[in-house]
Amino acid sequence: MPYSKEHKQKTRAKIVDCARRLFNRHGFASVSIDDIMGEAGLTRGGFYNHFGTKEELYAAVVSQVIDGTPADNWSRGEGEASQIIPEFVTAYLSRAHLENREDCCSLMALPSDVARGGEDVRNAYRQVFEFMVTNLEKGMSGSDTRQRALALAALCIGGMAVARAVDDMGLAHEVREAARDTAFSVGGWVPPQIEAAE
Amino acid sequence: MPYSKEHKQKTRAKIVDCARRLFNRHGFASVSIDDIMGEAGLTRGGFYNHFGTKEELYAAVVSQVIDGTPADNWSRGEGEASQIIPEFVTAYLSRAHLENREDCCSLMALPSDVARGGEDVRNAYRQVFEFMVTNLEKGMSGSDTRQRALALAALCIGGMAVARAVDDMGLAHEVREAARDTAFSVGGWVPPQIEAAE
DNA sequence: TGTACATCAGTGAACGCGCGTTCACTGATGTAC
DNA sequence: TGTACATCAGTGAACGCGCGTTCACTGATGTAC
Repeated sequence: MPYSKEHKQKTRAKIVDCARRLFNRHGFASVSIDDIMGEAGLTRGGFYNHFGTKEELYAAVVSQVIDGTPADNWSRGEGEASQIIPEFVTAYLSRAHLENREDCCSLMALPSDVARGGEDVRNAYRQVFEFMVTNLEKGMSGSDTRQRALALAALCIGGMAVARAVDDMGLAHEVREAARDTAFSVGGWVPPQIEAAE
Repeated sequence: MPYSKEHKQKTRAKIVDCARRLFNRHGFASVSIDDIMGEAGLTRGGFYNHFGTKEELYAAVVSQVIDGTPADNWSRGEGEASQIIPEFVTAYLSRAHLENREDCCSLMALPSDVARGGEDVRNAYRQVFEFMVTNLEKGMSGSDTRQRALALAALCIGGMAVARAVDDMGLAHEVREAARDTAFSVGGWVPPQIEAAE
C-alpha cells in the first residue's frame, strides 16, 4: 500500500488545523473548501479523500482540543488542581488569548455559529464544554461546585465572546478583566498576582 | 410626493424586523437578501431603496432594541431599579428566552458573527452592550458595581450562547439555571421565587 | 369634484462570481519478484 | 539490488446553483389644476 498511513493522517491533521484557524477567524459559512485546502498547500478535489462533507470537517474542528493554547495547559492537568485550574482561568481570560484570533478556544470563537450547526457540530461543542466544566470543578472546593463551574465556564466564554464583538479595545479589556476578577471570586480563589507582568 | 413618508418607513421597519428574526436563527452569512425580502412580502430589487449594502442592514438589526422581548422590559425601566433589574435578569435567563430562536436578544444570538463583522455592526453591538451594562449597574448596590455589571452581562450572554450551542437540552437548562443563580449572587439580589411557576 | 401628471417604491430579469461537490486523471510511493 | 506493477492521495476541469448587486421598467399614489 503506497503512501503510508501516517502520510494520510498527517494530511488530515493539517487540513483540520488550517480549517480551525480559518473558522475561528472568519466563521464557518464564510470559509470555503478552496480557502482551507489552499492554506494547507493542497487543491480542492483532495478534500473528499478525508471528509464526506464540509459539515463533517466542522465537527472535527470543534472537537479538537488545541495544542499550544490555554486549553492545552489545563488538559495536561498534572499537579495540584487547585493551582492549575486558576492558572488556566487566568490564561483563558488573558490579553493574549483575546487577541489571538486564530489559535484560540473554539468555545468562545464560535458559539453562535455552532448554535445553528448540525447535530455533529453541536455534539462536539458539548463534549468540549463538558470537559472544561469537569476540569473547572476539580479546581474548586466548597458547596455547589458543579453549578459554580457551569457558571464560571459561561462567564469565561461569554466574557471573551463579548470582548471580541465590541469595536472598542478599551472596553474589550475592561470586560475581560471584569470577567477574570469575578471568575476568581466564583471559583473561590485568591486573585492572580501576575497582573502587572501580563 | 406619492407614497407617504410613513409608507417607506414602515417598509424599512418590516425589512429590519424580518432580517433580525432570520439573522438570529440562521446567522448573517447564511441568510440571503431574497430570503429577507421574501419574508417581508417584497422582491429583491426593492432592497436597495432602503439599504446600500447587506452589511448596512446588519448594523440596523443589531442596534435595534427589540419590542416584546426581555430587553424591552428593562428598557422601559420605570419603577425601582433594584426590583426591575433582577426581573430583567430572570427574564433574560428564562426558559422562554432560550427557546425563542427568533425574538431574542442579538447580543446572545450573534456574538461570534458580530466579532468578524464590519465596523458599523461592531459599533452597534457595543452600544447595545453598554446600554445593558449601564442598566444592570443601576440595579446594584455595594462596591465595584461597574466591574460586577460587566461580568454579569458577560455571564448572561455567555450562559445563553453556550446553552444554545450544546446538543443536549438538559445540559442547556442546567447551564442557564447555573448562570441565573450565580448572576443573582454577583448582583447581590435575593434569588427569584418564581422558579416553580417558570 | 374630476382628470392629467410627476414621483418613486417596488418589480424581476440579468450580471459576474464563488460556492460545494463530482469525477476522470495523474503520478508518487510501497511491494513483489 | 533493480525493475515492473498496483495502489490511492492528490489534481484540476467541470457541474449546477444561489449569491449580492444593478438596472430598465411599471404602476400605485399624492398633487396641481
